[in-house]
Amino acid sequence: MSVDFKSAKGIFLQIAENICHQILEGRLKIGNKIPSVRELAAEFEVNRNTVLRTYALLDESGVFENRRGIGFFVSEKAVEIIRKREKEAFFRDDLPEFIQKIRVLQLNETDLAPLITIIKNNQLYENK
Amino acid sequence: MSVDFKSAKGIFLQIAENICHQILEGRLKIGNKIPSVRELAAEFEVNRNTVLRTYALLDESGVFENRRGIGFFVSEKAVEIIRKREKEAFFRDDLPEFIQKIRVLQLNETDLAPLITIIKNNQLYENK
Amino acid sequence: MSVDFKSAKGIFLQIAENICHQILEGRLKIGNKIPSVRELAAEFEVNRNTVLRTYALLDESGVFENRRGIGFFVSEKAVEIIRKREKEAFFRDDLPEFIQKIRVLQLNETDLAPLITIIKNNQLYENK
Amino acid sequence: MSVDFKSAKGIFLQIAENICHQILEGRLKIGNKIPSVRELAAEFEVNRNTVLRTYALLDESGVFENRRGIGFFVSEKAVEIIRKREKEAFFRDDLPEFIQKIRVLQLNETDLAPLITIIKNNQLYENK
DNA sequence: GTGGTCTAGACCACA
DNA sequence: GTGGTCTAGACCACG
Repeated sequence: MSVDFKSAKGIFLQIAENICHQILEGRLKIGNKIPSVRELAAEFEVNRNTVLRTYALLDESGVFENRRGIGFFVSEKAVEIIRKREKEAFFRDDLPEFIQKIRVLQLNETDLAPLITIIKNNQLYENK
Repeated sequence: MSVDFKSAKGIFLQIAENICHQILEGRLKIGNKIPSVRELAAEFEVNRNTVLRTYALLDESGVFENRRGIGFFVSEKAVEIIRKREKEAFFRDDLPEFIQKIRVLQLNETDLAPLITIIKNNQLYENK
Repeated sequence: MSVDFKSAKGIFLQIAENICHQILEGRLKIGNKIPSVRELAAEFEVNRNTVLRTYALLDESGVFENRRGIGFFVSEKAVEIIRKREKEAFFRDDLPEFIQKIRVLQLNETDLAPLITIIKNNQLYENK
Repeated sequence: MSVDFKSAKGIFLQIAENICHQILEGRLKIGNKIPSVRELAAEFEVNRNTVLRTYALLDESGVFENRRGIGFFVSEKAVEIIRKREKEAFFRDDLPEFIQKIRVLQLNETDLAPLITIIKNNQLYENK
Protein backbone atom coordinates (compact mmCIF):
# COMPACT_ATOMS: atom_id res chain seq x y z
CA MET A 1 0.00 0.00 0.00
CA SER A 2 1.92 2.98 -1.23
CA VAL A 3 1.71 6.07 -3.39
CA ASP A 4 3.71 7.23 -6.40
CA PHE A 5 4.68 10.82 -5.66
CA LYS A 6 6.05 11.30 -9.18
CA SER A 7 2.98 10.11 -11.03
CA ALA A 8 0.98 12.49 -13.17
CA LYS A 9 -2.11 11.40 -11.26
CA GLY A 10 -2.72 13.34 -8.08
CA ILE A 11 -1.92 11.58 -4.84
CA PHE A 12 -5.46 12.03 -3.56
CA LEU A 13 -6.74 10.24 -6.69
CA GLN A 14 -4.31 7.38 -6.27
CA ILE A 15 -5.52 6.90 -2.72
CA ALA A 16 -9.13 7.01 -3.90
CA GLU A 17 -8.44 4.33 -6.51
CA ASN A 18 -6.61 2.26 -3.97
CA ILE A 19 -9.58 2.34 -1.61
CA CYS A 20 -12.11 1.69 -4.36
CA HIS A 21 -10.18 -1.37 -5.48
CA GLN A 22 -10.09 -2.63 -1.92
CA ILE A 23 -13.86 -2.30 -1.82
CA LEU A 24 -14.34 -4.04 -5.16
CA GLU A 25 -12.12 -6.89 -4.05
CA GLY A 26 -13.98 -7.26 -0.78
CA ARG A 27 -11.09 -6.32 1.47
CA LEU A 28 -13.19 -3.41 2.69
CA LYS A 29 -16.77 -4.48 3.16
CA ILE A 30 -20.03 -2.56 3.33
CA GLY A 31 -20.41 -0.90 6.71
CA ASN A 32 -16.72 -1.17 7.58
CA LYS A 33 -15.16 1.82 9.23
CA ILE A 34 -12.51 3.55 7.14
CA PRO A 35 -9.26 4.45 8.92
CA SER A 36 -9.33 8.01 10.21
CA VAL A 37 -7.89 10.76 8.07
CA ARG A 38 -4.94 11.11 10.41
CA GLU A 39 -4.22 7.39 10.45
CA LEU A 40 -4.19 6.98 6.70
CA ALA A 41 -2.16 10.14 6.28
CA ALA A 42 0.47 8.64 8.56
CA GLU A 43 0.38 5.31 6.74
CA PHE A 44 0.91 6.87 3.31
CA GLU A 45 3.29 9.49 4.70
CA VAL A 46 1.16 12.18 3.25
CA ASN A 47 -0.46 15.33 4.54
CA ARG A 48 -3.75 15.08 6.37
CA ASN A 49 -5.43 17.44 3.92
CA THR A 50 -4.58 15.18 1.01
CA VAL A 51 -6.36 12.25 2.58
CA LEU A 52 -9.20 14.52 3.60
CA ARG A 53 -9.64 15.44 -0.04
CA THR A 54 -9.82 11.76 -1.00
CA TYR A 55 -12.44 11.10 1.64
CA ALA A 56 -14.50 14.14 0.67
CA LEU A 57 -14.46 12.91 -2.93
CA LEU A 58 -15.64 9.44 -2.01
CA ASP A 59 -18.22 10.90 0.35
CA GLU A 60 -19.74 13.13 -2.33
CA SER A 61 -19.88 10.29 -4.81
CA GLY A 62 -21.74 8.13 -2.33
CA VAL A 63 -19.02 5.55 -1.76
CA PHE A 64 -18.51 6.67 1.82
CA GLU A 65 -20.96 7.61 4.51
CA ASN A 66 -20.01 10.11 7.15
CA ARG A 67 -21.07 9.88 10.77
CA ARG A 68 -20.43 13.11 12.58
CA GLY A 69 -17.56 12.95 15.01
CA ILE A 70 -17.06 9.23 14.41
CA GLY A 71 -15.66 8.81 10.94
CA PHE A 72 -16.30 7.44 7.46
CA PHE A 73 -17.88 4.10 6.61
CA VAL A 74 -18.25 2.11 3.41
CA SER A 75 -21.74 2.95 2.18
CA GLU A 76 -24.29 0.30 1.25
CA LYS A 77 -24.21 1.15 -2.43
CA ALA A 78 -20.43 1.52 -2.59
CA VAL A 79 -19.71 -1.48 -4.82
CA GLU A 80 -22.57 -0.63 -7.12
CA ILE A 81 -21.53 3.00 -7.44
CA ILE A 82 -17.87 2.25 -8.09
CA ARG A 83 -18.58 -0.42 -10.65
CA LYS A 84 -21.06 1.80 -12.47
CA ARG A 85 -18.70 4.77 -12.50
CA GLU A 86 -15.75 2.75 -13.76
CA LYS A 87 -17.78 1.00 -16.41
CA GLU A 88 -19.09 4.27 -17.77
CA ALA A 89 -15.62 5.77 -17.85
CA PHE A 90 -14.27 2.68 -19.60
CA PHE A 91 -16.75 2.69 -22.46
CA ARG A 92 -16.78 6.47 -22.78
CA ASP A 93 -13.06 7.19 -22.60
CA ASP A 94 -10.73 4.20 -22.44
CA LEU A 95 -12.20 1.91 -25.06
CA PRO A 96 -12.49 4.51 -27.87
CA GLU A 97 -8.98 5.72 -27.20
CA PHE A 98 -7.65 2.17 -27.17
CA ILE A 99 -9.37 1.37 -30.45
CA GLN A 100 -7.99 4.54 -31.98
CA LYS A 101 -4.48 3.44 -31.03
CA ILE A 102 -4.69 -0.08 -32.40
CA ARG A 103 -6.08 1.38 -35.61
CA VAL A 104 -3.32 3.92 -35.97
CA LEU A 105 -0.65 1.37 -35.13
CA GLN A 106 -2.36 -1.25 -37.31
CA LEU A 107 -1.97 -3.88 -34.63
CA ASN A 108 -3.29 -7.33 -35.60
CA GLU A 109 -4.46 -10.50 -33.86
CA THR A 110 -0.91 -11.71 -33.39
CA ASP A 111 0.25 -8.51 -31.68
CA LEU A 112 -2.76 -8.59 -29.37
CA ALA A 113 -2.96 -12.33 -28.77
CA PRO A 114 -2.50 -12.05 -24.98
CA LEU A 115 -5.28 -9.49 -24.81
CA ILE A 116 -7.68 -11.76 -26.69
CA THR A 117 -6.78 -14.69 -24.46
CA ILE A 118 -7.57 -12.65 -21.39
CA ILE A 119 -10.91 -11.53 -22.76
CA LYS A 120 -11.86 -15.15 -23.48
CA ASN A 121 -10.74 -16.23 -20.03
CA ASN A 122 -12.98 -13.64 -18.44
CA GLN A 123 -15.78 -15.22 -20.44
CA LEU A 124 -14.99 -18.69 -19.10
CA TYR A 125 -14.62 -17.40 -15.61
CA GLU A 126 -18.10 -16.00 -15.71
CA ASN A 127 -19.67 -19.22 -17.01
CA LYS A 128 -18.44 -21.31 -14.14
CA MET B 1 -9.78 18.99 -36.73
CA SER B 2 -10.32 20.46 -33.36
CA VAL B 3 -9.12 20.55 -29.79
CA ASP B 4 -10.83 19.75 -26.50
CA PHE B 5 -10.17 22.65 -24.16
CA LYS B 6 -11.72 20.82 -21.24
CA SER B 7 -9.66 17.64 -21.58
CA ALA B 8 -7.09 16.69 -18.99
CA LYS B 9 -4.53 16.33 -21.77
CA GLY B 10 -2.53 19.42 -22.58
CA ILE B 11 -3.64 21.18 -25.73
CA PHE B 12 -0.14 21.15 -27.19
CA LEU B 13 -0.14 17.37 -26.76
CA GLN B 14 -3.49 17.01 -28.47
CA ILE B 15 -2.16 18.96 -31.44
CA ALA B 16 1.02 16.88 -31.50
CA GLU B 17 -1.02 13.67 -31.59
CA ASN B 18 -3.18 15.07 -34.30
CA ILE B 19 -0.17 15.88 -36.49
CA CYS B 20 1.51 12.54 -35.80
CA HIS B 21 -1.64 10.70 -36.80
CA GLN B 22 -1.83 12.70 -40.00
CA ILE B 23 1.71 11.62 -40.78
CA LEU B 24 1.06 7.96 -40.00
CA GLU B 25 -2.04 8.00 -42.17
CA GLY B 26 -0.15 9.61 -45.03
CA ARG B 27 -2.08 12.85 -45.09
CA LEU B 28 1.17 14.64 -44.29
CA LYS B 29 4.03 13.10 -46.25
CA ILE B 30 7.78 13.09 -45.73
CA GLY B 31 9.30 16.33 -46.87
CA ASN B 32 6.02 18.24 -46.72
CA LYS B 33 6.23 21.72 -45.26
CA ILE B 34 4.37 22.13 -42.00
CA PRO B 35 1.99 25.10 -41.75
CA SER B 36 3.49 28.08 -39.96
CA VAL B 37 2.88 28.49 -36.26
CA ARG B 38 0.46 31.36 -36.77
CA GLU B 39 -1.50 29.48 -39.43
CA LEU B 40 -2.00 26.45 -37.23
CA ALA B 41 -2.75 28.61 -34.22
CA ALA B 42 -5.51 30.27 -36.21
CA GLU B 43 -6.86 26.95 -37.43
CA PHE B 44 -7.10 25.45 -33.93
CA GLU B 45 -8.12 28.78 -32.36
CA VAL B 46 -5.29 28.48 -29.96
CA ASN B 47 -2.52 30.63 -28.58
CA ARG B 48 0.60 30.77 -30.76
CA ASN B 49 2.77 29.75 -27.83
CA THR B 50 0.83 26.52 -27.62
CA VAL B 51 1.57 25.61 -31.23
CA LEU B 52 5.16 26.67 -30.70
CA ARG B 53 5.40 24.18 -27.90
CA THR B 54 3.99 21.43 -30.08
CA TYR B 55 6.51 22.17 -32.81
CA ALA B 56 9.39 22.25 -30.35
CA LEU B 57 8.30 18.86 -29.05
CA LEU B 58 8.09 17.30 -32.50
CA ASP B 59 11.32 18.95 -33.53
CA GLU B 60 13.32 17.63 -30.63
CA SER B 61 11.85 14.13 -31.01
CA GLY B 62 13.01 14.10 -34.64
CA VAL B 63 9.60 14.12 -36.29
CA PHE B 64 10.14 17.60 -37.67
CA GLU B 65 13.16 18.99 -39.40
CA ASN B 66 13.83 22.69 -39.01
CA ARG B 67 15.27 24.45 -42.07
CA ARG B 68 16.35 27.80 -40.71
CA GLY B 69 14.43 30.73 -42.05
CA ILE B 70 12.08 28.53 -44.06
CA GLY B 71 10.10 26.52 -41.55
CA PHE B 72 9.43 23.01 -40.34
CA PHE B 73 9.22 19.95 -42.57
CA VAL B 74 8.24 16.33 -41.98
CA SER B 75 11.56 14.56 -41.42
CA GLU B 76 12.61 11.49 -43.37
CA LYS B 77 12.38 9.22 -40.39
CA ALA B 78 9.14 10.71 -39.10
CA VAL B 79 6.93 7.69 -39.72
CA GLU B 80 9.51 5.34 -38.30
CA ILE B 81 10.06 7.44 -35.18
CA ILE B 82 6.40 7.95 -34.45
CA ARG B 83 5.47 4.34 -34.97
CA LYS B 84 8.32 3.13 -32.79
CA ARG B 85 7.56 5.58 -30.00
CA GLU B 86 3.82 4.94 -29.98
CA LYS B 87 4.26 1.21 -30.21
CA GLU B 88 6.60 1.17 -27.25
CA ALA B 89 4.28 3.35 -25.21
CA PHE B 90 1.35 1.17 -26.17
CA PHE B 91 2.86 -2.10 -25.02
CA ARG B 92 4.53 -0.60 -21.98
CA ASP B 93 1.67 1.54 -20.61
CA ASP B 94 -1.63 1.37 -22.44
CA LEU B 95 -2.05 -2.36 -22.94
CA PRO B 96 -1.29 -3.44 -19.33
CA GLU B 97 -3.56 -0.73 -17.98
CA PHE B 98 -6.31 -1.73 -20.38
CA ILE B 99 -6.01 -5.39 -19.40
CA GLN B 100 -6.12 -4.44 -15.75
CA LYS B 101 -9.41 -2.60 -16.30
CA ILE B 102 -10.93 -5.46 -18.24
CA ARG B 103 -10.09 -7.73 -15.35
CA VAL B 104 -11.42 -5.48 -12.64
CA LEU B 105 -14.65 -4.86 -14.53
CA GLN B 106 -14.90 -8.53 -15.51
CA LEU B 107 -15.72 -7.66 -19.11
CA ASN B 108 -16.33 -10.59 -21.43
CA GLU B 109 -16.33 -11.26 -25.19
CA THR B 110 -19.82 -9.86 -25.59
CA ASP B 111 -19.00 -6.56 -23.92
CA LEU B 112 -15.91 -6.20 -26.08
CA ALA B 113 -17.27 -7.58 -29.34
CA PRO B 114 -16.67 -4.36 -31.30
CA LEU B 115 -13.06 -4.31 -30.14
CA ILE B 116 -12.46 -7.87 -31.32
CA THR B 117 -14.04 -7.13 -34.67
CA ILE B 118 -11.73 -4.20 -35.15
CA ILE B 119 -8.67 -6.25 -34.29
CA LYS B 120 -9.66 -8.90 -36.85
CA ASN B 121 -10.31 -6.24 -39.47
CA ASN B 122 -6.84 -4.88 -38.93
CA GLN B 123 -5.59 -8.38 -39.65
CA LEU B 124 -7.45 -8.52 -42.96
CA TYR B 125 -6.31 -5.08 -43.88
CA GLU B 126 -2.72 -6.09 -43.51
CA ASN B 127 -3.11 -9.26 -45.62
CA LYS B 128 -4.28 -7.34 -48.63
CA MET C 1 -37.79 8.99 17.22
CA SER C 2 -34.49 8.89 15.50
CA VAL C 3 -31.50 10.96 14.51
CA ASP C 4 -29.93 11.70 11.14
CA PHE C 5 -26.21 11.03 11.47
CA LYS C 6 -25.49 12.45 8.05
CA SER C 7 -27.26 15.77 8.60
CA ALA C 8 -25.31 18.99 8.78
CA LYS C 9 -27.03 19.77 12.07
CA GLY C 10 -25.26 18.55 15.16
CA ILE C 11 -26.80 15.45 16.69
CA PHE C 12 -27.11 17.08 20.12
CA LEU C 13 -29.14 19.84 18.46
CA GLN C 14 -31.40 17.36 16.71
CA ILE C 15 -32.11 15.72 20.06
CA ALA C 16 -32.74 19.09 21.70
CA GLU C 17 -35.25 20.02 19.01
CA ASN C 18 -36.89 16.67 19.35
CA ILE C 19 -37.36 17.15 23.09
CA CYS C 20 -38.55 20.74 22.74
CA HIS C 21 -41.15 19.69 20.21
CA GLN C 22 -42.35 16.97 22.55
CA ILE C 23 -42.80 19.61 25.22
CA LEU C 24 -44.65 22.02 22.91
CA GLU C 25 -46.96 19.25 21.77
CA GLY C 26 -47.68 18.22 25.36
CA ARG C 27 -46.14 14.77 25.16
CA LEU C 28 -43.71 15.88 27.85
CA LYS C 29 -45.46 17.95 30.47
CA ILE C 30 -44.25 20.47 33.01
CA GLY C 31 -42.74 18.72 36.00
CA ASN C 32 -42.19 15.44 34.17
CA LYS C 33 -38.90 13.75 34.83
CA ILE C 34 -36.61 13.56 31.85
CA PRO C 35 -35.12 10.11 31.07
CA SER C 36 -31.58 9.69 32.35
CA VAL C 37 -28.68 10.43 30.07
CA ARG C 38 -27.82 6.78 29.58
CA GLU C 39 -31.43 5.84 28.85
CA LEU C 40 -31.77 8.44 26.14
CA ALA C 41 -28.35 7.63 24.77
CA ALA C 42 -29.42 4.02 24.38
CA GLU C 43 -32.71 5.00 22.79
CA PHE C 44 -31.07 7.23 20.15
CA GLU C 45 -28.06 4.92 19.78
CA VAL C 46 -25.79 7.79 20.51
CA ASN C 47 -22.79 8.54 22.67
CA ARG C 48 -23.64 9.56 26.23
CA ASN C 49 -21.57 12.72 25.89
CA THR C 50 -23.87 13.80 23.10
CA VAL C 51 -26.97 13.54 25.26
CA LEU C 52 -25.11 15.23 28.08
CA ARG C 53 -24.50 18.15 25.80
CA THR C 54 -28.18 18.32 24.87
CA TYR C 55 -29.19 18.34 28.54
CA ALA C 56 -26.63 21.01 29.39
CA LEU C 57 -28.01 23.18 26.60
CA LEU C 58 -31.62 22.78 27.72
CA ASP C 59 -30.64 23.27 31.33
CA GLU C 60 -28.83 26.51 30.75
CA SER C 61 -31.62 27.86 28.55
CA GLY C 62 -34.11 27.22 31.35
CA VAL C 63 -36.12 24.47 29.70
CA PHE C 64 -34.86 21.88 32.15
CA GLU C 65 -34.61 22.13 35.88
CA ASN C 66 -31.85 20.15 37.58
CA ARG C 67 -32.74 18.66 40.97
CA ARG C 68 -29.39 17.56 42.31
CA GLY C 69 -29.02 13.83 42.67
CA ILE C 70 -32.43 13.16 41.17
CA GLY C 71 -32.28 14.24 37.59
CA PHE C 72 -33.68 16.72 35.10
CA PHE C 73 -37.30 17.85 35.00
CA VAL C 74 -39.33 19.95 32.57
CA SER C 75 -39.23 23.42 34.09
CA GLU C 76 -42.36 25.45 34.78
CA LYS C 77 -41.58 28.00 32.14
CA ALA C 78 -40.43 25.45 29.56
CA VAL C 79 -43.26 25.94 27.09
CA GLU C 80 -43.07 29.68 27.39
CA ILE C 81 -39.31 29.77 26.92
CA ILE C 82 -39.26 27.43 23.94
CA ARG C 83 -42.11 29.16 22.18
CA LYS C 84 -40.55 32.57 22.69
CA ARG C 85 -37.12 31.48 21.55
CA GLU C 86 -38.34 29.62 18.48
CA LYS C 87 -40.72 32.38 17.53
CA GLU C 88 -37.98 34.97 17.67
CA ALA C 89 -35.64 32.81 15.66
CA PHE C 90 -38.38 32.13 13.15
CA PHE C 91 -39.19 35.76 12.45
CA ARG C 92 -35.58 36.90 12.62
CA ASP C 93 -33.89 34.19 10.55
CA ASP C 94 -36.12 31.60 8.97
CA LEU C 95 -38.91 33.71 7.53
CA PRO C 96 -36.68 36.27 5.76
CA GLU C 97 -34.51 33.54 4.34
CA PHE C 98 -37.56 31.63 3.18
CA ILE C 99 -39.00 34.70 1.49
CA GLN C 100 -35.68 35.35 -0.19
CA LYS C 101 -35.71 31.87 -1.68
CA ILE C 102 -39.29 32.15 -2.86
CA ARG C 103 -38.33 35.34 -4.65
CA VAL C 104 -35.18 33.98 -6.25
CA LEU C 105 -36.95 30.86 -7.44
CA GLN C 106 -40.02 32.86 -8.49
CA LEU C 107 -42.37 30.39 -6.86
CA ASN C 108 -46.10 31.15 -7.18
CA GLU C 109 -49.33 30.20 -5.42
CA THR C 110 -49.55 26.93 -7.31
CA ASP C 111 -46.06 25.79 -6.31
CA LEU C 112 -46.77 26.63 -2.70
CA ALA C 113 -50.40 25.50 -2.49
CA PRO C 114 -49.73 22.91 0.24
CA LEU C 115 -48.02 25.53 2.35
CA ILE C 116 -50.96 27.91 2.09
CA THR C 117 -53.38 25.16 2.96
CA ILE C 118 -51.42 24.37 6.08
CA ILE C 119 -51.33 28.00 7.15
CA LYS C 120 -55.11 28.25 6.77
CA ASN C 121 -55.61 25.02 8.70
CA ASN C 122 -53.57 26.42 11.55
CA GLN C 123 -55.99 29.34 11.56
CA LEU C 124 -58.99 27.06 11.91
CA TYR C 125 -57.29 25.05 14.58
CA GLU C 126 -56.83 28.12 16.70
CA ASN C 127 -60.44 29.26 16.38
CA LYS C 128 -61.82 26.08 17.86
CA MET D 1 -19.59 42.12 -2.38
CA SER D 2 -18.23 40.77 0.84
CA VAL D 3 -18.00 37.70 3.01
CA ASP D 4 -19.07 37.00 6.57
CA PHE D 5 -16.10 35.38 8.29
CA LYS D 6 -18.15 34.58 11.36
CA SER D 7 -20.98 32.82 9.59
CA ALA D 8 -21.57 29.13 10.17
CA LYS D 9 -21.53 28.69 6.38
CA GLY D 10 -18.10 28.17 4.95
CA ILE D 11 -16.53 31.08 3.12
CA PHE D 12 -16.12 29.07 -0.06
CA LEU D 13 -19.86 28.35 -0.02
CA GLN D 14 -20.75 31.99 0.53
CA ILE D 15 -18.66 32.90 -2.50
CA ALA D 16 -20.32 30.17 -4.53
CA GLU D 17 -23.78 31.46 -3.62
CA ASN D 18 -22.70 34.98 -4.38
CA ILE D 19 -21.57 33.98 -7.87
CA CYS D 20 -24.64 31.85 -8.53
CA HIS D 21 -26.91 34.74 -7.62
CA GLN D 22 -24.97 37.00 -9.95
CA ILE D 23 -25.56 34.49 -12.73
CA LEU D 24 -29.27 34.13 -11.95
CA GLU D 25 -29.67 37.91 -11.93
CA GLY D 26 -27.87 38.23 -15.23
CA ARG D 27 -24.93 40.22 -13.92
CA LEU D 28 -22.71 37.37 -15.07
CA LYS D 29 -23.84 36.10 -18.42
CA ILE D 30 -23.28 32.82 -20.25
CA GLY D 31 -19.81 32.71 -21.73
CA ASN D 32 -18.47 35.51 -19.52
CA LYS D 33 -15.03 35.00 -18.12
CA ILE D 34 -14.91 34.65 -14.34
CA PRO D 35 -12.26 36.70 -12.51
CA SER D 36 -9.12 34.66 -11.92
CA VAL D 37 -8.70 32.84 -8.65
CA ARG D 38 -6.04 35.27 -7.56
CA GLU D 39 -8.13 38.32 -8.44
CA LEU D 40 -11.20 37.20 -6.54
CA ALA D 41 -9.10 36.10 -3.59
CA ALA D 42 -7.68 39.62 -3.41
CA GLU D 43 -11.12 41.19 -3.75
CA PHE D 44 -12.63 39.15 -0.91
CA GLU D 45 -9.42 39.32 1.13
CA VAL D 46 -9.36 35.59 1.30
CA ASN D 47 -6.82 32.90 0.59
CA ARG D 48 -6.35 31.72 -2.99
CA ASN D 49 -7.16 28.13 -2.03
CA THR D 50 -10.53 29.15 -0.68
CA VAL D 51 -11.56 30.69 -3.98
CA LEU D 52 -10.06 27.73 -5.81
CA ARG D 53 -12.34 25.47 -3.85
CA THR D 54 -15.37 27.53 -4.83
CA TYR D 55 -14.38 27.38 -8.48
CA ALA D 56 -13.72 23.64 -8.38
CA LEU D 57 -17.18 23.18 -6.86
CA LEU D 58 -18.91 25.20 -9.55
CA ASP D 59 -16.83 23.49 -12.22
CA GLU D 60 -17.84 20.00 -11.10
CA SER D 61 -21.47 20.94 -10.91
CA GLY D 62 -21.37 22.23 -14.47
CA VAL D 63 -21.89 25.91 -13.70
CA PHE D 64 -18.37 26.80 -14.83
CA GLU D 65 -16.36 25.65 -17.77
CA ASN D 66 -12.62 25.50 -17.54
CA ARG D 67 -10.28 26.37 -20.38
CA ARG D 68 -6.78 25.21 -19.65
CA GLY D 69 -4.37 27.99 -18.88
CA ILE D 70 -7.00 30.64 -19.56
CA GLY D 71 -9.55 30.51 -16.80
CA PHE D 72 -13.16 29.76 -15.92
CA PHE D 73 -16.22 30.77 -17.90
CA VAL D 74 -19.95 30.72 -17.19
CA SER D 75 -21.17 27.51 -18.85
CA GLU D 76 -24.08 27.44 -21.27
CA LYS D 77 -26.32 25.53 -18.91
CA ALA D 78 -25.31 27.52 -15.83
CA VAL D 79 -28.69 29.19 -15.20
CA GLU D 80 -30.56 25.97 -15.80
CA ILE D 81 -28.32 23.98 -13.49
CA ILE D 82 -28.41 26.50 -10.66
CA ARG D 83 -32.16 26.92 -10.81
CA LYS D 84 -32.74 23.16 -10.88
CA ARG D 85 -30.39 22.54 -7.98
CA GLU D 86 -31.91 25.28 -5.80
CA LYS D 87 -35.45 24.22 -6.58
CA GLU D 88 -34.76 20.63 -5.62
CA ALA D 89 -33.10 21.69 -2.37
CA PHE D 90 -36.03 23.97 -1.57
CA PHE D 91 -38.72 21.36 -1.93
CA ARG D 92 -36.66 18.61 -0.36
CA ASP D 93 -35.24 20.48 2.65
CA ASP D 94 -36.43 24.02 3.20
CA LEU D 95 -40.17 23.70 2.62
CA PRO D 96 -40.74 20.66 4.91
CA GLU D 97 -38.68 22.25 7.65
CA PHE D 98 -40.55 25.52 7.29
CA ILE D 99 -43.91 23.77 7.44
CA GLN D 100 -42.76 21.85 10.50
CA LYS D 101 -41.94 25.13 12.21
CA ILE D 102 -45.20 26.90 11.48
CA ARG D 103 -47.01 23.81 12.72
CA VAL D 104 -45.09 23.63 15.94
CA LEU D 105 -45.43 27.36 16.54
CA GLN D 106 -49.08 27.27 15.42
CA LEU D 107 -48.64 30.36 13.30
CA ASN D 108 -51.79 31.56 11.54
CA GLU D 109 -52.71 33.68 8.53
CA THR D 110 -52.29 36.88 10.47
CA ASP D 111 -48.77 36.04 11.62
CA LEU D 112 -47.77 35.13 8.09
CA ALA D 113 -49.66 37.81 6.19
CA PRO D 114 -46.54 39.32 4.61
CA LEU D 115 -45.47 35.91 3.37
CA ILE D 116 -48.81 35.29 1.72
CA THR D 117 -48.73 38.71 0.08
CA ILE D 118 -45.34 37.98 -1.39
CA ILE D 119 -46.44 34.62 -2.76
CA LYS D 120 -49.41 36.27 -4.46
CA ASN D 121 -47.19 39.01 -5.88
CA ASN D 122 -44.92 36.43 -7.44
CA GLN D 123 -48.02 35.06 -9.09
CA LEU D 124 -48.95 38.46 -10.52
CA TYR D 125 -45.42 39.12 -11.61
CA GLU D 126 -45.43 35.95 -13.63
CA ASN D 127 -48.73 36.68 -15.36
CA LYS D 128 -47.57 40.00 -16.73
C1' DG E 1 -0.56 34.99 -16.84
C1' DT E 2 -3.90 30.68 -15.74
C1' DG E 3 -5.50 26.64 -12.64
C1' DG E 4 -3.99 22.42 -9.71
C1' DT E 5 -1.68 19.86 -6.01
C1' DC E 6 0.58 19.36 -1.85
C1' DT E 7 2.38 20.65 2.73
C1' DA E 8 2.33 22.51 7.36
C1' DG E 9 -0.05 24.16 10.83
C1' DA E 10 -3.87 26.67 13.24
C1' DC E 11 -8.55 26.64 14.79
C1' DC E 12 -13.26 24.91 15.06
C1' DA E 13 -17.52 21.96 16.18
C1' DC E 14 -18.88 17.58 17.33
C1' DA E 15 -19.08 12.71 19.80
C1' DG F 1 -10.87 11.20 19.41
C1' DT F 2 -13.47 12.50 14.68
C1' DG F 3 -13.95 15.51 10.30
C1' DG F 4 -13.99 20.46 8.28
C1' DT F 5 -12.23 25.03 7.07
C1' DC F 6 -8.90 28.35 6.33
C1' DT F 7 -4.27 30.28 5.72
C1' DA F 8 0.36 30.70 3.86
C1' DG F 9 3.45 29.38 0.83
C1' DA F 10 5.89 26.20 -2.39
C1' DC F 11 5.94 23.91 -6.78
C1' DC F 12 4.06 22.33 -11.16
C1' DA F 13 2.12 22.20 -16.08
C1' DC F 14 -0.05 24.85 -19.35
C1' DG F 15 -1.01 28.99 -22.65
